[in-house]
Order: sequence, then structure tokens, then C-alpha cells
Amino acid sequence: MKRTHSCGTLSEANIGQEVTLCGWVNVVRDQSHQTFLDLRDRSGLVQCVADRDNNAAVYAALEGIKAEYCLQLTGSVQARLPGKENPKLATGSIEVQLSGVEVLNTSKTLPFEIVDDLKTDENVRIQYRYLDLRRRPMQYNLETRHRIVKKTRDFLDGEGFWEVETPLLWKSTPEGAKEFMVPATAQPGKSFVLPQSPQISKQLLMVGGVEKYFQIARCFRDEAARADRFLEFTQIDIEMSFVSQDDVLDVTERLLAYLMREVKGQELPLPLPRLTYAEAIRRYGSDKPDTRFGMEFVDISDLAVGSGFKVFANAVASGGQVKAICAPGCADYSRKDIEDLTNLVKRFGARGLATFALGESEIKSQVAKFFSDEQMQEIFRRCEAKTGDLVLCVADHSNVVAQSLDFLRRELGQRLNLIEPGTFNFLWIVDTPMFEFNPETGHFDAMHHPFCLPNPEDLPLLEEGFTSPLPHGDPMHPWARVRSWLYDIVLNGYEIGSGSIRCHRRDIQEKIFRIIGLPPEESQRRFGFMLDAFEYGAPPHGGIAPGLDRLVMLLAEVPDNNMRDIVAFPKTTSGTDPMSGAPTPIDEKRLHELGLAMLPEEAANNEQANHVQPAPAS
RNA sequence: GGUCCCGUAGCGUAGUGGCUUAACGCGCCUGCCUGUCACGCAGGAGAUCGCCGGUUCGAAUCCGGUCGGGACCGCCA
Repeated sequence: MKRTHSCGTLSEANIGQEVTLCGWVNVVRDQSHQTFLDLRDRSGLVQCVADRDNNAAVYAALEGIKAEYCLQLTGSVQARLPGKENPKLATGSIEVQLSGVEVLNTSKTLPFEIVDDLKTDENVRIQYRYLDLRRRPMQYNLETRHRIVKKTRDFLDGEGFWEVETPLLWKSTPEGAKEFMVPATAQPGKSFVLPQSPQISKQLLMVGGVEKYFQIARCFRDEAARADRFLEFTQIDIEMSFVSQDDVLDVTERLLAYLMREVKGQELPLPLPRLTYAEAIRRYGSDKPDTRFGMEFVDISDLAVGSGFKVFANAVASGGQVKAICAPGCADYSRKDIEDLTNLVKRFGARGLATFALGESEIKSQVAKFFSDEQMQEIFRRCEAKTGDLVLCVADHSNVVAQSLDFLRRELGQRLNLIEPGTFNFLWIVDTPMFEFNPETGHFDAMHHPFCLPNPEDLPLLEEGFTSPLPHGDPMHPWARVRSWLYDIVLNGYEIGSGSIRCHRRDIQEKIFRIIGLPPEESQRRFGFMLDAFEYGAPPHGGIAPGLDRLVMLLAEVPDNNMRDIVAFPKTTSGTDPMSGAPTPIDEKRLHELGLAMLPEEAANNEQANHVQPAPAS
């Protein structure tokens, strides 16, 4: 080894020892008779000293050495002079008196400094990610991610799971998300796709008698990315045979509790709270509620009917509802503040925001004239409003009310600092409906994915639905009433995983495909290999797939919940890599080999793009 | 596909129509400094204000377009 110790591990226990260290120059402080040099490696920093009078050769060797040079340094560990200790540094009571200096590599001036509190534009950070990763917070994030993966493997191994790899070159089985295509030379005109998830693979492993499977699995979706959604992401993919929903929930929450203990040093009380889907929507307007603060929804539809406020009354009369949330201490919000909030809510289709402010001596509301004092007092009573609070109401169809108030609630929760830092609120969402009516297509979609098993009691509803006189949009349509064994795990307002008990019988699976508008010949073409497998004694099975990226982001408590910070080499939201310049144009020769042709317009764009070089390294 | 926001030395920012010859901090370069650790001191270099076009006597500043980035809606089982 080129080194005997790591910088950050040195302490008073090493005093008197000769050590060799390797690392990067954090900073050089030339004092004309001494040079102080902070050497940094993964473990931390240590101050090294070269004294001109004691060792002129070493002092001279440090001449010209600059930040981020990669060095091998030899010296003896000494206690610092009395009074010269640095309590801000873990190694601040000692320093290394240098006897040898070897430059392993020089460094150009960096595009940004290697400091913890970096303000640099994220695009520049990603372009020079190999430098960004030298920063302590990024190293912490990588280590936390490693720790979580390692502990996950340990735990699942202990539970009898086998880690099995599944193909990345897969068959196109369109289920929802667009797939990335991978054309290959050996089969011109044909294409593999990258899996959206190993969903079908892992079910086939259950047919294959694996019984307990997991995989730290890369998944790919060719869809618009988001702050909490990548084009390529990682799931802790889990599947088990001969289990009920409770079995999957049990092993999952014990895994999460194990991670919380091992990674965060916190005890997670089990079992985790469970909320039905309907209750989550009713109380929070969301299937991934952030329960770290209150501000729950209050239904005031009945009061709205009796008021003289037509907007409210009409909303209820046309099958909608009126719901309210109470923002603590916001009674002094100005007309402008409320207008800003109203604008936020309009993008979800809400037409307005009615507010009632409970002041010291008066009630302020732009719609006060439509309500009696008693009615307003009743609204405050139900919302448990205190003096100084502001009640915000939205009247509309249930999904508009849910979306807008959910957004307002989260926005205000953040603005009003209602969230105690360091809180981790896990909860299950259960009893999710199997199907969801899609007003655009006029038929039902699978709420989660089409491989979920309906609750056995609701199996007759599948058949009834085909002959039901009710229109598809009717909430009492048999298919709208089918319950499934479908569950989501939620942490602090993020869905960090979802799973289900799967369909393992061909006849039921085919029926589900028909309901979501996939005719038998089509489902045979796409999923035939899986349906065939179900005919050979496929065991009942189910599983879950916690998203590793979101979990790491939340457990690492990354600032601003930026998920890119917990990935070594992330892409931008628009799906490009500023470091490598990927994706790059496809050249004509490869297209020919693959039996593909570019549309003229795309070819012209590519011609231009061919002249664009990836950003140079300096 | 849509809405909103951002783009000024290597980095972070200031500058929203006329002494701006674009300013400040960090970084960088040169010199000095015997215990520094956000070292200090003195001096210096570094920007066609993302790009294209328009309005104007005059544009970093106003307008239109475009590119890049971000947040969100749609989308993402």
C-alpha cells in the first residue's frame, strides 16, 4: 500500500508514529517559515507541517503545490504546540511533521471549490461530478446509500431471500410507462427494451420455485423526469410465494425498522400505522400523505348547502364537496397573500379559494355576507380553529378539492414550519381499489398494475362488470368496487414503495386484461409467456418494491430533497448527462447495421448536434 | 405537450433605460508574512452580460424568438 494510515483517523494515539498518507491538498497556508498543508482523504483532514529551519528540503518540496494536488506524504505524528489545537477539526490536537513529499498528480484550478457548503449551479456540479463527489456531504450520501443497500442485503438474506439477477435486455410488454428501446445488430428491425421494473421476471421466478427473491434492481422509464423521479432508478425488488398481504407488510416493515436502527440509530415502532386509501383521500386528499403535521381536511359540505353562497351550494348540488383546512396563525394574511394561494390552487382546476380568518375581535372573509355568524362559528368549531387561524375552503368535484387542498396543506406546512426536522413518519396505504375509471378513454385502468389479485370476495364483480347496465363512469359500477391486495408504503409524503398480492391464475389475469381494454389476442401477444407459465402450477405470490433512491434521499436528509444528490452520476431533469454529453446522435453506419432509418427532420437535427461537443473538462 | 422561474469573469451575486470605462465576495496569479487552520497584508489578471433578432440616439436592462437548466401540470401501472 502507498499509505499506512488515513488522514481522518489519526489522533493522539498515533503520536510519535511515522506515517505515510495519501490524499488531496485541501488548502496550503504558506507562512514563509512554515508551510501548513491540510491533506484530505475519504476519512477526513489532517494538518501537515513543513518547517524551513528544521527541514529545508521538505519545505522547498512544497513550493508550488496547490489545492487538489494528489500527494503521498510521509512524516511523524506530533502533538500540536500548546494553545495551537484546533477544536473544529477531528484531528485538531495533532499534526504531521513532514519528512517526505511525493506528488502523485498535479491539478488544474478547479471549476468550484471542494467545500461542504457549495452554492454552485447544479449543472456545473454534475458536469464535474468527479470533483463534486470529493465534497464531504456527497461522500456522506454515497456512504449512506451503500450502508442502506448493504443492510438490506444482510436483512433479506437473514430472512431466507435469494438475490437473483433478471435480464436488462427484455421484451416489450407495454404496461404504462414508455420503454427505452435497445435495437441489436443480430436482429435487424427488432428491439429489446429495458425493463420498467423486473415485475414479470420476478413473478416467473415464483413460478420457478424460488419462493423468496430480492434484487437491487435498476429500472428504466422513458418518461418525463421529476425532482423525485428518474429515468433510471433503483428498486429494492422483493417477491415471495405462499404469502398474504400481512406477510409482505410484516417483512417490509421489519426491513425498514432494521434500516432505521442500523443507518439512523432510531427505533421504528411496529406495526406501522395503516390508512385505507379512502381514508387517506378523505383526510389528506392524497394517497401519500405527509403525516408529520396536522391540518387535516374537514368536510363542510353540509354547511355549504345551507349557506347563501351559491358557489358552495352548487358544488355540492352537482355531486361535489366543500372541504376546509385550518392554517394556524394565518388570520393576518393579506388579500395579496390569499390571492397568491388562490393562484397556486388554480392549476389543479379549483376556481377559487374561500377563506375565513378568526381574528381577535372579528371574522374576516371575502364571502362573509353569505354566511351567518353561527354558520361561520360552526366552520371554525369543526376545523378546531383558534384565534389567529385562517380556514381555507375549496368547493369542487372531489378530485379537484383533494388535489388543491393537498397542495395547499403541504405548501403551508412547509411555510409555517409545522414539520419537526428529523421526523420519519412511515405508514401503509391499504385497500386501494383495483381499477380506476379513466374519463379520457372511457374505460377502466389498473390503479397500480394489471398483475394485482382482486380480493377473492370481489371476484364475481369482475364478471358482473361485463354485463352491468351501469355506465363505466358510475362509482357503483362493479369494476369500480373491486378491491385488491394492493399496498403502498409512504414516508414523509413520499411514496417509497408499492406492491401487491399478484394474480397467479391465467383465467383471472385474462379477465383483468379484458377489463382494462386489452383483448385476448393482444394480451397473448404481449404477455403470453407469463400467462402460459401460470398454467403450470404457479404458486400464489406477492411482493413489494421499495424505491431505493427516495428512501436514501429521505434517510440521508438531503437538503431540499434533491434526489440527484444521492446518485453518483445523475442526469438532468430533461434526461441528459452534462458530464459525458449523453445522449449523443446516432451515426449513419450504426443505423444501417440496425436496420433503422432516421426521419428527415430528426436527421437534420442530428447533423447539427454532431457538431456539438460534450462540454470540455476545462 | 403546457405553465412559471433562472441564465452577468472559474464560482456565487449586484446592477431593471444614460457619468457602468459592468461592481462586490470567493477562487486564481505575483510578492510579502515564524504557528496558520475561512490565515493575513499589498498588488494584478480575468466578462464580446447564454445565443439570434427587434425597439431606441443609446440595451446586461425593454420586446420577440431560440438554446440550456430548474419547479410544477399532463405523463409516470
